[in-house]
Amino acid sequence: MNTRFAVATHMLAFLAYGAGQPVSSEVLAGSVGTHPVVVRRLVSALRNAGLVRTQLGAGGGALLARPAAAISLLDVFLAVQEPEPDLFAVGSTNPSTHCNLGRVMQHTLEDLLGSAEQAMRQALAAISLAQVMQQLATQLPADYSGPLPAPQSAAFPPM
Amino acid sequence: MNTRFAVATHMLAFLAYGAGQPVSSEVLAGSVGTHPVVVRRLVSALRNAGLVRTQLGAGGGALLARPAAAISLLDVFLAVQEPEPDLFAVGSTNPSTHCNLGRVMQHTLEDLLGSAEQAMRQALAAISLAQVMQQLATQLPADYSGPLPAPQSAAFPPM
DNA sequence: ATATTTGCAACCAATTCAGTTACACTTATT
DNA sequence: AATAAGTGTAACTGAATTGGTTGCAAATAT
Repeated sequence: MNTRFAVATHMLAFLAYGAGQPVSSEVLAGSVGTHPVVVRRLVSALRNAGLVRTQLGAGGGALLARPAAAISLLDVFLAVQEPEPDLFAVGSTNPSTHCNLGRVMQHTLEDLLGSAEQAMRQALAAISLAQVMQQLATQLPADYSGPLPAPQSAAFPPM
Repeated sequence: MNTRFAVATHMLAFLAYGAGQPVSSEVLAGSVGTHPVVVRRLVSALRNAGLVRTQLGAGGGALLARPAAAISLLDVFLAVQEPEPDLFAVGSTNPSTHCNLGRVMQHTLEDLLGSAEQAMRQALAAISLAQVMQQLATQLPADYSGPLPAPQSAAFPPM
């Protein structure tokens, strides 16, 4: 998979700290290390999926649309996965399926690989953004404003 | 993921019928619907992984290196996955990791996503090539040389 | 009003990937 | 020994994807 998933998760984790304060795409881009427009593209996808809200105009930005505990990594994965949510590109193998075997094989592989993909999805579904935050807390150096689930006012120390 | 995995699996399934008879890259390419060189590239990867053997010279080709029951889809996946066996590209997100958060976030995501990837691998590991063949048999139209696990002599009806 | 900020379209450069050509090397067949 | 049938591999090509960038219209707080 591409970087979108990781970047989007990073962004959401950042938002989870803001807790109510809109965060601008510029600040987000600063934390994630990319261009603000890239952030807005991602935010757009996350908004379509109902994971974040955005506020227009001055002082605007993005906020979580629901509590971090109610956002799973599968939600993020699906939100950010552009065209086809299919992990294994079986379909493009044999477009014309000129021989019988080709067509049937495609179908069979879809079935079989579907189960593998399903396993991965379930694993992703089992991880919430809140858990990511918690895990983050254990990894963060001590000088990061306390035990971690920091007061929701202060945005992340940017750099 | 790309088409390599699906194509490689298709090829292996084909070889499983040949049962001892070397199959040329041209025939394989005909069944899979691609160019012989593409097939040889894939065969090369599968050979490096110890899944197939090849015979040079006239009458040469590829054969399974072990019984179909001893080849899992995870084997195929790993064999064909070129540079990094990592499903989620976490590393390329924030190369310089200019802020503390970036670095730690990367590490955390690697941990968390690693578990999801692991789940998918286990699911793939649980499916053998023999099972693929069996599943194929149930899907194949009746006019396909009998109940299916066909006599190992006759190659697949090409088209 | 003005400054800030999202939303979005359009474009660019880099990368990846399948397909293709070309050719050296190996081996079965005659 | 000669020939035909194959693999192995490097190199090139064209299409598609992707992240970054510019530009600008619309919204909104101050």
